[in-house]
Amino acid sequence: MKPEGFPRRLRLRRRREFLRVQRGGRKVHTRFFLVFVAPTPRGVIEEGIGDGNPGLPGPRLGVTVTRKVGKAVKRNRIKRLVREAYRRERGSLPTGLDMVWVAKREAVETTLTAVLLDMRTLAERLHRAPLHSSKGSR
RNA sequence: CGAGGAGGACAAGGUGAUCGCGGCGGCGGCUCUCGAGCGGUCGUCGAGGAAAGUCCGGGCUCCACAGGGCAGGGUGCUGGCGCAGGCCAGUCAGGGCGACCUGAAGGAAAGUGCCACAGAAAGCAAACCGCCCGUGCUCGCACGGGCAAGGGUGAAAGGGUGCGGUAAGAGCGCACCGGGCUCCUGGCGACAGGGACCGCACGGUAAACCCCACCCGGAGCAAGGCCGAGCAGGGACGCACCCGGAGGUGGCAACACCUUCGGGCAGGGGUAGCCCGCCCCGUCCCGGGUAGUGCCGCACAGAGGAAUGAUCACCACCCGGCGAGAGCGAUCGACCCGGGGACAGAACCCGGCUUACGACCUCGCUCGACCG
RNA sequence: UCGGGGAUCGUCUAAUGGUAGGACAGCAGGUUCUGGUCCUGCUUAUCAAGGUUCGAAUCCUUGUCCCCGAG
Repeated sequence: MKPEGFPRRLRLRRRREFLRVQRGGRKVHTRFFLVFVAPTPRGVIEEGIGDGNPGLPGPRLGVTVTRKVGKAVKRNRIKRLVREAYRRERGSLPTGLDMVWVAKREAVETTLTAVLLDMRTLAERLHRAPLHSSKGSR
């Protein structure tokens, strides 16, 4: 797999998955985003990326930008920036997690470097205080 | 030179590098529930003039429907075109010094309603302060009559201005302007121009009800159709054996067979060493329909938490500063420094409208300033 | 994406086309030793821009924002 790619298996793609992470996950605030983190369900990890080997090469990512942040162009831009930052920093993020990045209203003014900074801070915090899979949901 | 007007054409500014995304096709790979899933690589394609708002309309799909009328909704100067509330050309009205722009612009003489406050009076004529004449007297008031010019109220008070006229006045008469009606001319028409007649009768409001003319079924791709595990539901089958009771048939009988009732035994797995006990489990068919982000609808971008992005370099462009230099002058403006890149993201497709917005080109278009 | 509804003081809510009213809140004063209750007074609004009308919160057009339904 490409070292900086973002394949389909690493994306949250259903409303159910988003809701599970947002309801049961830990909340981490950054300057422009509210990030929910929850452990990835076991079955998904066992399936892996579909090459027969279990395990995922990084956390799974979902991005939510609501209408209150802006119109379509601005919202698309924020999502692209988050995905770009994720691609760059995927190697340093802990695996076995699902993340949902919810943009705050101020995120309209964000830049790639700011999102990269948020991503690195988040990675550091997750490594320092890891999430136990047993208390991921409530 | 500045400020405008009209028309046209364009729209991530171009090139390169690196890291990425989505669809389709080719060739390898991995996985398993064998039909897909996931990755790799190569090729190819991948947002707009408004993709936006959803204001009109058409296609498409489902529902309803014999025909006609009423109700309801929409449109509303004229001519032409159109499926369309649109477009083109014109008329009239309004705005602008102007080039030009804007306009839901039918009917108030079919009927109804409303016109607050103020004012005497708000639609049919009337008279508060007044003006004039007459009579009376207590001499500035009362009564009778004439008038509607002046004052006052109001958004609006029954044509306007001027002259004549009169007791005072009044289209009472006249001139001009406005209006009505009729005729002629031009025009397909809205309408325009001209003439005769009428002293003027008919306030406003229809984006109030309404009248007239024309048009209109309802919903929407989350429409609609197809395939469909699992679970729940319904139906059929479930072997084989033993004992006893009742009935029937055959037989001399023992007995055999059939129907029915009661009882027993009956397979596999799990849990304890074993037993008891407890728990779970069959096959086939049926239609409805969920998951499957399934297939069709569905496209020379595309249906999925929804792809066309990020960074860097150079060039071009624009703005500001500086002002070498050019020119008689208004003015133009090299190098250098700093900054900038509009509005905005397809979601069934198409036509029109509206709104947002950048820079460009053309004009024998307009206005202004300055110079010669 | 499609369809529907709405916008009035800080909040909730009225207003046949004719002065934008009420309640709560806020402020000031009074009553009270103080606070509360109570009484009196005051401040504050028609989403924006055009149009129709003598006159618009109301009618019409365009735009902005919010809410609801449909997976």
